[in-house]
Parts: sequence; C-alpha cells; structure tokens
Amino acid sequence: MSTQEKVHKPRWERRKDARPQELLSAALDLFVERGYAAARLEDVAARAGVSKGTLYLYFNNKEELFKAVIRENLTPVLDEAQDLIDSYAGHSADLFREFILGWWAKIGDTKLSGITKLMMSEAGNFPEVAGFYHEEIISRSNGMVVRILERGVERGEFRPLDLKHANMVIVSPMLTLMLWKHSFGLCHIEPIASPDYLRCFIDLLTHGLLCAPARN
Amino acid sequence: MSTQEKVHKPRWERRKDARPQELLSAALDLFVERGYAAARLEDVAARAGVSKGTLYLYFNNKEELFKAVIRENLTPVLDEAQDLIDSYAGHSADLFREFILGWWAKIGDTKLSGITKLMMSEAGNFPEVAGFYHEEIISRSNGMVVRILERGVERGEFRPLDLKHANMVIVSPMLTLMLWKHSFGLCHIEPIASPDYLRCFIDLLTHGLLCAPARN
Amino acid sequence: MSTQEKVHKPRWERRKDARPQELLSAALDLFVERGYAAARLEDVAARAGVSKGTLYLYFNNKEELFKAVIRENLTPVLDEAQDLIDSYAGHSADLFREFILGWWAKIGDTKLSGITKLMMSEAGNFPEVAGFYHEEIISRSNGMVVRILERGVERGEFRPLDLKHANMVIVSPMLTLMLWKHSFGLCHIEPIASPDYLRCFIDLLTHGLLCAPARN
Amino acid sequence: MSTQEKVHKPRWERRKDARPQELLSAALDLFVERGYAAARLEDVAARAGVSKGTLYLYFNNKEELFKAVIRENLTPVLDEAQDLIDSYAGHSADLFREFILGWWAKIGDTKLSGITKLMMSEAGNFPEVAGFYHEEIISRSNGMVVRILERGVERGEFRPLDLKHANMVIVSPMLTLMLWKHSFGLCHIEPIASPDYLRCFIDLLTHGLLCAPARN
DNA sequence: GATGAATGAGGCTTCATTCAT
DNA sequence: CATGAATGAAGCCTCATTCAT
Repeated sequence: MSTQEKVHKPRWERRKDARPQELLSAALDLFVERGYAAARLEDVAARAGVSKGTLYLYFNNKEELFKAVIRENLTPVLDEAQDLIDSYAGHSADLFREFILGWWAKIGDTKLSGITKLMMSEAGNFPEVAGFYHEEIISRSNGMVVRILERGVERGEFRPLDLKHANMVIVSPMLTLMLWKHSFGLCHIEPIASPDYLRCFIDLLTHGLLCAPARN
Repeated sequence: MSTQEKVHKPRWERRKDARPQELLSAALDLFVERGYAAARLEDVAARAGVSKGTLYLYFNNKEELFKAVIRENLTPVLDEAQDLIDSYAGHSADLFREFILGWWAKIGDTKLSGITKLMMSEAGNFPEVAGFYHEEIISRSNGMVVRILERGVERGEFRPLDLKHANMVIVSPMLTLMLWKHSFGLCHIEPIASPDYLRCFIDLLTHGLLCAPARN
Repeated sequence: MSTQEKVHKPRWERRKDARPQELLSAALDLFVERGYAAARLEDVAARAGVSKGTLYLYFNNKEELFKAVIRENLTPVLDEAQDLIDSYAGHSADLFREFILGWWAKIGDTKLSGITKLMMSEAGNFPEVAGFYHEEIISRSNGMVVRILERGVERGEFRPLDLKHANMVIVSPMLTLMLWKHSFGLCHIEPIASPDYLRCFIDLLTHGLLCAPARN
Repeated sequence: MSTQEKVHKPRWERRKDARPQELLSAALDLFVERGYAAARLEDVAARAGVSKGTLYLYFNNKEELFKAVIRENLTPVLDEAQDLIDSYAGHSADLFREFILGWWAKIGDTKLSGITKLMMSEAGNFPEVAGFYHEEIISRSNGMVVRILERGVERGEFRPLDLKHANMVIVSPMLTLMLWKHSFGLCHIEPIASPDYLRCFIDLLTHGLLCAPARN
C-alpha cells in the first residue's frame, strides 16, 4: 500500500564494470560541491545508487577515492587536444581559438571542470596529489599553450612573448570561468554567459585593449 | 608545595581587544590552508595562542567565526582604489597598470588574497556569505574595472569592448595568481614570480597577441 | 565469446563431504591464531580455498562454525588413553610417563592443542561451549589422571595425595606447553624444546625437588 | 518530575590524575573478559564512569590502551619479589613456598592475573607487545625461579636440575590456576580452591609423587 | 552447489561545543 | 576572563550475512 510493499526489486544489479565510474562520478559531484572533508561517503554511495559498504569494494578509503577522482578523468581529454595542435595547418590565432573552444566544450562545459575547483581547494591538504595533478595536467596543458604561442611567434603571427608567464595569463580566463561555475555560479549570482564571455576573451587576448596603432 | 603549584606567570601581556583579531587571523590562515571543514578550532586557538574555550568567548560557533573572518577582512581596501580611479588624469592604459599593481600590492600580495581562495572554495557551502562577499567585493571591484574600461573607450584610448564580460576576463590573471599562491604555491611546486607575471599580463592585455597591424 | 566465457575448468576435484573438514580446519587455525572475534570469515574461506558464500552452505553463522570447530575435533582421542590406563600392568610411574608422552604425541603436538588455547581464550564469551568442553574433555581427562594416581597410591607406589587438586597440578605443565605453542611460540620467541621439557617435567614430578632423604 | 529533572550534578569531576588508572583498570577487566577485539571502548569508558571521548584524552587509540594495560601493571610487582629472593636466609624449599604464596597474593589473587590470560590470548595479534611482555615479565620471573633453584642446588637442598626447563614446569601450576580463574572459572564450573590447590602444588613439587625411598 | 557483489549494523575515532573551576 | 577536561553526535570503515546468478 505504501513504500513498504515489496516490489521484488533485487537489492542490486550486477554491474561490476560500471560501478567504479558511477562512483567516481558521484564522488566528483560531492567533492566539488562540498569539499573533500565535508563530503560524506554515505552521500557519495547514495548518489551512485549503492550502499556505503559497496564503495569499499572499489576504493580502499576516502583518500584513494579522492585520488582516483583526480586521476581518472582529465588525462584522456588532454590527449585529444595534443592531436589538434600537432596537426593544425592554419593561422595560430585560429588554432588558439579552436583550442580554447575545444577545451571549453570538452572540459569547461562538463563536470570535469569541477576537478579544477576541487584540486585548487584541496591542494593544501593533498600535496602529493597536487604534485601529480601539476605534473600530469597543468604542465601538460601549459606545454600545449606554449606550443601554440611558439608556433605563432615562429610563423610571424604573434608578437614575441614572455612564454614562461604568458601561458598562465592566457589560461586564466578559462580557469576563472570554470571556478566561477562551481562557486559563485551555484549561488544564483549573476551567471556568466559562457559563449559571450569566451568570444570577448578571445578577442581581447588577440587584439589587446588598445586602439591601433598600438601605443608604445 | 610541589611542581604542581601555580606561579601565576602570565605568558604574555595582551590587550583584551587584540584577541579577536588574532583569532580571526589564525582562523583565516587555517580556513585558507585546509578549507572550512578540515580546519580544527583547536588548531585555530593554538595558533592564536589561546585555549579552545577562549574562542567561544568571542564567537558563538565555527560558522560565526567563518563569517567574521570573511566580513572583518574586506571592507577597507577598495576605497583607496576608487579614489585612484576617480582622480586619475593620464592615459587609461597607465591607469590600468597602476590599478593592477596597486591591487596586487594591497590585496594579492597580502593574506587578504587568502579570502578569495577561501570564498571560492566554500561558496557552495555558505551561499549567504558568498552573496555578501559578491555584493561587497566582487561587484564593487568589477565596477571599478568597468569604469576604467569605459573611461578608456570614452577617451578613445581603448577599443570598443563588451564591458560586461571584459572585466571578468581582465581580472582573471590576477585571480589566478592569488589562487595559485594558496593552492599549488603551497606545495613547493614551480612558484610564479609575481612581478614578471604581472608585467607579462599587463603587456599582453594592453597590446594583444597579434603583430600589428591587427589581423582581421 | 570473449575472455568472459567460462571454460568450466574445476580447480580441484573434491568430494562434497570433504568441504566441512577443510573449513573446520581453516577455522580452527584462524580462531586459534587471532581469537574468535578477530578471525574473519573471509580469511577462513580463503584458507579453505572456497568463497565466502560457500561457508554458509555448511554453517549457519560464525557462532555455529565456532561450536562445530570445538565439537568436531574432540571426541575420538581420549578413548585410546582410557584403554592404556585400564590395561596397564607395570609401575604407576611408568604408566604416568606413557600417559603423558602419549597425550603429547596425540594432542599436544597436533593442532588439537590449539583448541585448548582457543577454549581458554573464549570461555568467557561462550559459556555453554565451555561447559560442553569441560564436560567432554577436561572432566574425562582429569578422571584419567585421577585414576592413575589412585592406582599408584593403591599399589603403594605413590604417596598419599590430595587427588582432587593434584590432577590439575600435574596436568599444568602440559597445558602450559600447549598454550605457549600457540601464543608466544608464534612470535619467534625462545621456543620450548618439547622432549627435553617433558623429560624434565616427568622427572621433577616423579622425584620432587628435594634431595633424598626428604626434608621434613 | 522524572529522570529528566536536573540534579545539578556536574557532568564530570576533575580527576585528571586518577583517570588513566581508572581507565586502565576498566580496560583490563573488559579485555580479559571478552578479548581485545570484542571489548568495546564504549564499555571500557562506561565502566570507568566516563564517556567514549574521554578515553581519547589519555590514550591515542585502542591499541595504545591495550599496550598500556600490559605494560603498566606487572612491572612494579616483580621488583618486590626480587627483593625477597635476594635477602632470604632459610631453606630453599621455604623460600620457594614463600615465593609462590607471595606471587599468588600479589598477582594470582588480584585482577593482575588477568593480564596473563590476556597476553596469552592476544600474543598472536600483537607480536611486539608479546615481545615486550616476554622480555620484561616472563624472562624476569623465570630468572627468579631459576635463581631459587640454583640456590637450592648450591646449598645441597635441591637435587641437580635441568634449570632451563624446570622453571617453566614449576611455574605452570600457577599459570594454570590464573588462567582457569579467567576462563572456565567464569562459567560456574568446578571452581578451584586456591589455598588447597597451592598447598598440594607445593607439596607435590617438593617431594614428588613417589614413596620414599625414591624408586630409581 | 558455488560464487562474490552488495548490504548495513556496529565499532573506532574525531572534533565542535560545553561548563566547572 | 581564561582554561581544558569532558561530552556525544557524526563520519569512516569493517565484516558477518544475504542472495541473484
């Protein structure tokens, strides 16, 4: 008559292969929303549709789960971006635009962007994971941006640049947009319209603020 | 009679009013380093040099302390910047440079930058505080940037811009630098040299990537 | 079709009836080594070479398994000893020596000695099992020792004795040796050489500490 | 009106110095009764009259508590026994009797005897603690017994003996009595009358089983 | 029969909070 | 005012037990 009655629904369905991804996905959500410490494993399990104990069949403990969340998601996406850069034939400004838009489509606009916020928030508590993340994600993506810039300079399309710092400057508006989405963006505060924002960003970075001819 | 007896030796002379400030400062440090949930009040008290119980003489609970940390560290700094903008006479690109460098000196390079990181990390858990922060800080500082850009456009020094989005783009490299300092910057990972970074940032934003004459 | 498909290769051929014995044996090992509470059924199953679920085909729960471990390993051995005593013809001191050495060979030196340790450790948590064990084992073996002593006294070979207590005194060195084997003996600590120990024990108990003629 | 009403009974009384001993005493009780794994810290705390959390003010975790229980209790008692042996003047058989009776009074007849049972049960799970116990307790007490036997042999009061094994044989009836008290003795099973048992033990060990003149 | 994924009660441990001194 | 011993709710984690396959 009520929720009590038995529908003979098996307590679980055998999905050993799918489970880890479901758990990682749920864990990413909750870690991003609440932070590592405030995320309860019981909630992670519930969001994945399993019980507390099941989580431990796939991850030894909370920290391992956290590490897996960080490790398992971003690496494959970076590989695709690398291909784009290696094979591109046109103007470097166009390559740059494609790179940014592709990044946004593959990461910024998906829940993967949450990993950035998560890692930024928790780097102080997990130095080794931060080291891994820096090595595998940040350094690699920085390398790609640097490659684009070098390419532009070599081909006479970009001005000479302080490459070492320019890449971080250039990546910043993307980072900010991702972080905003998972912080103030949650609070019904002035949402940022991604397409307009990106267009503005690309335009600004390409041409600069000044009216041509450039002031010295 | 024995080693037990109290010699009543005060460890420090201290004005009563200084207490809350030391507590707020210690709390800021720990909230920034570890996040709200992972920061232990015992550690906050210890860092402030008082006992756990003393904390409760000044703050009702952890959440109140958190709110006070945010609230008490914000207001004063933005006024000076407003004065700069209102009274500046030179080229808008120079104003922009001064604004950025001043902001870095007054906020980015101080522990106030930690509040940015803290608020970014915890906005999801404290929406009202995030609203307050957005109102008092983000909106106001965005307004200043917009004012600088408007001024530049009005005076024919800057290109026409999508002001609504440009300010966030422009502020991003600063944000990134502040956040980096309190995340990966803690982990002995490739520190970012602020002056070089800022110079690169200002140059890039002023002139853009492209060689003049600007590609269409 | 893929690597998934079952080749139905039985790992071992095994008679159905052998299962419980292997499970009981594995359970005995682990209960003795770790105690009832700390012994994990998963480890028991693993040591017996079956899965966790299989255990429940043969035993309703952990407690039943424990009881079976005790029950199934006890009964047969004492009968032989009884025969020895009933039919022995020589000096009671020799009978005593034979009894002790036989007991060590049949019980002390086998894994049955582990049951003694187990029962000693868990008597407080399983009073009924302890009662059963006392009834079936302790009382019976005490009876045999008493019978040997009575025989010695009757035949004028032993001094008059407080039979009620002497049997426990006399059995103690055997108990100690068994318990040692399963406690400190596991820790690579000074192992006790059983034959020498037993010889010493028999000699000491037979002749006493004192130089003859006995001091008053 | 009911149990709800406030009697203004302070939730706790400041007894920082007494607490550790009270907790160790309660922990000894429960570890002995139930074994390490089955003893709940909440029960330990309750028996000591404090709450769960209080335990952690004095011991870092369950294992530390266990180690403290083993370490803190027996060592002082052994010192007294050593004094007896060093200063005794009479016949070695009398010294032996005094040693045994003193041991029983100081250890066997007190809850300290539980430590023996506890250590025997848990040696397999705590090899380092077992090592400590063997070093500090067993070796030392064995040394004392050996000293008594040597003294007896030197003075022509005891027969020549296999000292290496005799001490363990001799100590066994005491051990057994202690263990019995904390195992079967709990189950309303045939209690052992300690004084009679000890008298029988001393007599038997002193004179041996045989009628004088000693059979070969 | 046999399996092992799934469950969830229960125990260890942490830490925000209280309050007698 | 300040202290710090004490509390207990809450979260992590284990493992005996179940049950669809």
